[in-house]
Amino acid sequence: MARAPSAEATTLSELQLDIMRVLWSRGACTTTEVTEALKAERNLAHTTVSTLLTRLERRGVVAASKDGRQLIYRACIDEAQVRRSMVSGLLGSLFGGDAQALVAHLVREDEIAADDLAAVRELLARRKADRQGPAS
Amino acid sequence: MARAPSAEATTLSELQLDIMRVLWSRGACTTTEVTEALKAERNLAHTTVSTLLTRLERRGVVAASKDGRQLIYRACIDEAQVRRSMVSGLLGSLFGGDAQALVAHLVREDEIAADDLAAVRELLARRKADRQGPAS
DNA sequence: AATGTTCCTCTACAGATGTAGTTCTACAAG
DNA sequence: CTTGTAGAACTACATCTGTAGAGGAACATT
Repeated sequence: MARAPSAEATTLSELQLDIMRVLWSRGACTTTEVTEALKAERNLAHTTVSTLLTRLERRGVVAASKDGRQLIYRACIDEAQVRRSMVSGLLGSLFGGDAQALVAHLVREDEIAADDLAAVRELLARRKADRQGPAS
Repeated sequence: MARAPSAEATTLSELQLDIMRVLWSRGACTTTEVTEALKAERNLAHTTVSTLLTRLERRGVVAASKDGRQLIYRACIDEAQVRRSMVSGLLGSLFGGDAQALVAHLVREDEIAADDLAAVRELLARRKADRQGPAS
């Protein structure tokens, strides 16, 4: 029965993320399905994927259930949660938790144009409005 | 003589960052100085710090030079470089390289207030102006 | 000179990760 | 019933990381 359900700091490696992305987009998969889905990017042995899934299960990141003698895996945490913990981890490590500094970094490093910040503001404002009152 | 000087993807763990921060703020240090500096946060054995520094040297992240029989370590990459690679790593992994999505995430997760984005824009604009023409 | 102190170097070990082979079992096909 | 096959479970191994003890060399102190 694995361990902690989720909540705590969940940091995933690139490969682990690739696997989670398959589960997130397909809902619940067998090892074979995950292996197939990753075939293009990563040509991993079936057993490799199996090992990875088992380890993720031990950590409580995914849950397994038996369907006959096959294991069906499903994600226990969603992408948003992973983003939350990983982004706030980076924020704490590299920017002392100062999100403004991170945004400033993005602009300074040309990851994003200063003008786009306005776009983001509008985007967020609109989405918020939608949620609060999808009036007219 | 270590390996690659820098440039490539440099991802550092929390502990490695703590060590680098000491080097960044003090310039060049002996193992003992680093150990001392970290005493408060992490009470590590002198040998532990030594091992870490040796490994960082092997990776080309820091360089060592002898002063008598003591080793003086100094950083080979600056904090900005580490931020660059680690932020862009996260950006690629979790947001498909879309920095706007990351900023949107920050706002949505209350890491930063939407209004602060304007502040960042101004900040950046001012800094840019300073650099281009510190006129009056 | 003898001894203690300091600091580098080597070795060690547990846990995580990437990667995969081997074994065993149960189901399907002949 | 025999045999192939698929998939789970276990084992294996290299590398990285966190952590540190043991050994050895050089310098200071008596």
